[in-house]
Amino acid sequence: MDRHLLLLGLLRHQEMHGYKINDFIDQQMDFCVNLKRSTAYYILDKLCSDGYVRLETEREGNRPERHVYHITPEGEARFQALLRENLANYRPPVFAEDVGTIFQQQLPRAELAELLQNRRTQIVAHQKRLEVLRTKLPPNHHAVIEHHLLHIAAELTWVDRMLVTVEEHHE
Amino acid sequence: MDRHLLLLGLLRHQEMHGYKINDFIDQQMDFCVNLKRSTAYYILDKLCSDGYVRLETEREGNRPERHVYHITPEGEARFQALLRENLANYRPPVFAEDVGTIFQQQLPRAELAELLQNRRTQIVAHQKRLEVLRTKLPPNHHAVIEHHLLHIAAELTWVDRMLVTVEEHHE
DNA sequence: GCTTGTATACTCAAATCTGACTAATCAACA
DNA sequence: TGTTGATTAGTCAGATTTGAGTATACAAGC
Repeated sequence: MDRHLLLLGLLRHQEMHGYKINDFIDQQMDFCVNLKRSTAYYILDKLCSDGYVRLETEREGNRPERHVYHITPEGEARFQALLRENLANYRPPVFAEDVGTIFQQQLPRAELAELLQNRRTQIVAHQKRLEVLRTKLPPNHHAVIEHHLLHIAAELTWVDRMLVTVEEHHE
Repeated sequence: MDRHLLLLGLLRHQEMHGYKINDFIDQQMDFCVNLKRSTAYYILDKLCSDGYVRLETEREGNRPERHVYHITPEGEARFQALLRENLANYRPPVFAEDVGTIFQQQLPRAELAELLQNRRTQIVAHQKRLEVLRTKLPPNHHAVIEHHLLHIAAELTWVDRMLVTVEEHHE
């Protein structure tokens, strides 16, 4: 449902055609949502058939027809409801690395340390990337970036703890 | 793929029938993976058709037939590969609340504060739940619980910062 | 005026995921 | 012995998601 909220929120600000919506998401939101282009079209379709979005076709020059999505009054109400629901509720995220962690003792300590070091490098790289992003994205994204940076710090703390444990026993 | 890893990891430890696998996941893993019963059956099917798992039917008393899933040598190799891939790579999680955060300025400050307070309560409740779980789950789950507790702490820090910001401007 | 590349704008089949449903056995109690 | 409820063990239609593919237009260089 958060992706419905996202699309409604964007269309609420300005009507758009699918391609532009997707471009915007790829450029500004990619770091915090997971929405493939084809999925976006699917959801836009759904929002239409649910009456939250209205479709108009327009043509610019000789280019092929474009479907322009406009939000409807029902869509506005839906946006309001979804926004409140989103902000008021906590849904714990799923961490991909948890599954591997459960089985980590299956590996020799030296190899485990190496794998974790590799992951650590990726985390730091991602941290850097977000710090750069922070200077480039508009201010209404700053809270979200701070959110991610806080979680990345937590992730680093955790990996480092695991590394200490692994290397400790290695001696 | 992490759910493939999970199922292979469980079957590697002991062959099982689908119902038991699902029970185990519901009781021990529910807090860290997202795997519906019907999805588990689907994935088990897939693992079979990929040759990673072998199916045997057995019958206990007059009960209906049970499909018992055994891991194959190929499955064992697959497990080893997936485990290494899982541990060596960082994939940033998606946080549902990010979308709402982008649109938060659409709401009156007082209401926003109320919604965030509500979420805060849920976070604390979840924290308590995990602290209880920690005393109940076997030690190989402790690292995962610590992982979640660290992220929950980050989440609390973040909500509290947002609350401060909101209430500050409210005066 | 031809070719190469990029931007525009999706469509669709196949893979995956889910909630709702089915159906048999057994234990316990009335 | 009839009924109620828990346990076992899934199935399946429908919803969702994805990667790969399609098709046109315009710009720029040669």
